[in-house]
Amino acid sequence: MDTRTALLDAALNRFSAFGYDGTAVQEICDDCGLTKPTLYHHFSSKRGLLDALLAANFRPLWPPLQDACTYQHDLPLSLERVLRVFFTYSSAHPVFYRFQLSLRFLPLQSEASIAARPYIQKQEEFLIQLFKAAEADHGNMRGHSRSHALSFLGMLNTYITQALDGQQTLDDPTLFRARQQFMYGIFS
Amino acid sequence: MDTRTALLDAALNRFSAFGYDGTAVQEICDDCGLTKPTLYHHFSSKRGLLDALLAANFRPLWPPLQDACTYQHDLPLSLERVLRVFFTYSSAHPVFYRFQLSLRFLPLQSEASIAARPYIQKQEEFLIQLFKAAEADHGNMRGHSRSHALSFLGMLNTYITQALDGQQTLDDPTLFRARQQFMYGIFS
DNA sequence: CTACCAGTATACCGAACGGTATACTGGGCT
DNA sequence: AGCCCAGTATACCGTTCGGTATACTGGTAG
Repeated sequence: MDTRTALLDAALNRFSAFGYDGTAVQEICDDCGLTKPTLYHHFSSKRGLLDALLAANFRPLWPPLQDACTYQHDLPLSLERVLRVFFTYSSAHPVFYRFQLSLRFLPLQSEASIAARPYIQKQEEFLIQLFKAAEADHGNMRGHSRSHALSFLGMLNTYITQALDGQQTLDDPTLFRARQQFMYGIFS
Repeated sequence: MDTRTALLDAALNRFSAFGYDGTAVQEICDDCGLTKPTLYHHFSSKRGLLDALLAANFRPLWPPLQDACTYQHDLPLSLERVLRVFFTYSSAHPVFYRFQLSLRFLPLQSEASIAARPYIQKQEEFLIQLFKAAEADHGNMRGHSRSHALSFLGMLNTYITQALDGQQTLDDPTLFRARQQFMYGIFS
């Protein structure tokens, strides 16, 4: 594994376990057997390291998420596909997903929150776009696309959080139960 | 306002805006026009300040929550009462509620997460106790009391988060919609 | 008046922080 | 061989961190 990847990997583990502010760059370097100037050779700053970490780990999420959020006049199908994307992604990258979840609820003015905001908003906007497109076929949803998108994301993350804690499996029955629960809440 | 209260108040605002690790005790003192030895006279340490903050702000939540979680063979009524407790509490203490929400998703080994764990777990245990008691009347829920409690808390916090961001009002229609959505998810 | 004590301030501590100036090293190019 | 340059290390910077030894103050009890 090359140096840059080793640093990103160590940073992810440290940030995930102790938080961004709770981690010293020295500790990340120690984990790799490297020194600080090496880290600062590859990344411009601690913030730059976080930026690179977020960009690298979110990248594989975007294509399948964009695909799943393309509305094809079948909202239940779209929600199933979105759930599958998130279930698959969080299972493949559990450590990063937990870190990303923590960033969602960070104080708004903290450095890590500011760095993560574009990535969090991008997720939300894909979902909002889906619900907005679905308004054409479901008139009663009009004007609530943002609210529905955030509720769906919230419910989805509730399931994933429990799965990350080992109290839930992200299999197909769970997926359909989650979708059904959400659809009931909307159409009733 | 006495010194101790002023420090707790300033700490809440700082912690809520910048996070526990992102806040220096010096800044809290500056906000009050006091100096560090004064803070350390009232609180044994930065961690002790956080402990006192959590104890003081959570205190008014416990009695009504305990009351609402006392099962009386009417689960929908209990859920309504729990929702009302959380809606009322989060509306009355919006800054603290947002801070408390951030603590929920903090890295598990961070100091603030460890300090907050008992209070987070206490909330969960009240809910678990309610769902466990309800199992007697709803056999199909048996063995899922913990999962249902965490899902309910997650959904509830999704609504409150949106309300704290000004995108949702925590009125009675919202409350009944939230309850209905959750009940559908359980009994179907 | 005096003795005391909770509460506050001045001045300071060692440690750790993010970040850097500089020198070294080893593989590829001419 | 001689050169170059990306990548790494040694040693260090100024700043800020959480925390404290000590002294002062103003009100209260004897």
